[in-house]
Amino acid sequence: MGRSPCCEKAHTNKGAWTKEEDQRLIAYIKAHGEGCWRSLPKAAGLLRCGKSCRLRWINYLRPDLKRGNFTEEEDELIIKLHGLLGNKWSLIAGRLPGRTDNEIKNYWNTHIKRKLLSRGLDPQTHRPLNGGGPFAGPQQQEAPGGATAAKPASSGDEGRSSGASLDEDRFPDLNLDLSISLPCHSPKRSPPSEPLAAATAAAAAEAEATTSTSSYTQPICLCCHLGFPTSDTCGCQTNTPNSQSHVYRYIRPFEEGQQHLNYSS
DNA sequence: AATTGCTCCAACCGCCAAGGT
DNA sequence: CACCTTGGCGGTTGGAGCAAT
Repeated sequence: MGRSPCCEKAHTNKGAWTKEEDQRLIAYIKAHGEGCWRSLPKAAGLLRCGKSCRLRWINYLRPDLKRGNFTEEEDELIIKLHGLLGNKWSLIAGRLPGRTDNEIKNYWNTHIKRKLLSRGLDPQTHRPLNGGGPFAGPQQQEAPGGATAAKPASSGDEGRSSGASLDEDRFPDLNLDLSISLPCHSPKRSPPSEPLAAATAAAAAEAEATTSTSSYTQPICLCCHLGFPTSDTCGCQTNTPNSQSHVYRYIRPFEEGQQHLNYSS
């Protein structure tokens, strides 16, 4: 017996979303919250697959999305996190407030890959393309490593934790203390002067946590970790301290409205 | 101005894991 | 314990828009 289709495909729209569809989806989620994606399209009066609704919401309609170009710091953070996590876009996105995994994946494929290649680095292994030494280039910050073995970065998390000590040796600016603890309660390990180190360390801990059975998490403000505690994207002031729905998710009040929506009409 | 080639990104597809029964 | 449903993820693709010719 095969898998049942995620939805009835015979009577669903595909392709670009229209403004009306977006409004229906927004209105429904605003009223009922994110819930059962399978039943949402019918309930919301949308001729769409539940998956499609989810994707549209997460990647485009969510009010907490940050639009616009990636900053240089975001670039470097993505590179470091990719070296640490591989193609775990969702984990990487969890470290970049307001960015989605899809957005980061696209950005990686269109910009950062090229950037690394121009630096003479293999985008997957973060090692020199010329097959030089075991260290990835003259600038340590540009070679976060984690791929000491020539394995596909997308091959999963195995070996990540064991590679951490190597990372630490190779990249002293990275704080890779992987002990399972609460990064937000370790301010001395993540001083504002080292936002990237803090974020990557927290990412390493989270990557570790994803492969372990650790279930206790607490909210952490990425903006503070990134060194932007006073920026308008800092959510730690607005989030309820007890909110644990998404530990690392950047949240902005829904009522702030939608911005930069594109429609194919 | 028209055509061609390229870039970028929204959206789709298939697979997997978690949770429920 | 096996099966099923559902949500989530990463890889891939199609097409709109832009640049070059």
